[in-house]
Amino acid sequence: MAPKKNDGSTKRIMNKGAWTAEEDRKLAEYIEIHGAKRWKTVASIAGLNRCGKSCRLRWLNYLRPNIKRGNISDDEEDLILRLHKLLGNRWSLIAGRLPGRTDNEIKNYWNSHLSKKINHKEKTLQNSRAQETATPSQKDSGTEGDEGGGGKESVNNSDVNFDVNEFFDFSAEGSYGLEWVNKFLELDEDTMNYSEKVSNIM
DNA sequence: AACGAAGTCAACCGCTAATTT
DNA sequence: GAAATTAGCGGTTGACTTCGT
Repeated sequence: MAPKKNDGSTKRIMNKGAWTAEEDRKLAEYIEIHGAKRWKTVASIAGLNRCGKSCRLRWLNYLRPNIKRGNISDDEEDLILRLHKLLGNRWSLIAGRLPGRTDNEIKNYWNSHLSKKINHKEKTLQNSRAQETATPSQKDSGTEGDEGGGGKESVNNSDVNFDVNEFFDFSAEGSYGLEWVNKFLELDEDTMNYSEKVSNIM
């Protein structure tokens, strides 16, 4: 990327760290009037000594209307697990399918809760597999599933590659409903591979 | 009760992609 | 078409809380 220009020779010291109620109020007020865009100017005009990025993050993760906080339900958890299996660490995409949830929240939830659960699950699975090694089972090429575990990317783990973006058609607004998820989950009956899923859903 | 370890989560950072000038 | 600016993403950090000893 182009080297960042530091406009103005005098470097302003920006506020960092936790937001105060007063800052929240200013930001929310400003956005209500002017909308959520041009974050750099939001920060200065709203009288917030914060960088635009920080304002954006605060708005998206906490101040935005219809944000759900905490209490991730079992259904949501299940959905996150499945979507992560499918998409990997694409938190914003996953969040986009969970109304009211933010990418940051899901990422945190994954890192603190789910990744451990999965590790544990994998370990027990490995143990049971180890005991079964006596039986020369069918080749386990595609079976990994690799619940995302520690592994960075699980998107391409399967034998089938497909364009996730195309699959989800992210350009389509209003697809936040969960119908597509239900379709997907219905189809997620183990052996069916992704290309089959795609053609079924399309 | 005190203290250290582990867990949680809000916020920051560095980067790329997209958009504007 | 190039440069500058803005938006957005995922990874990481660090302050705070909870738990175990």
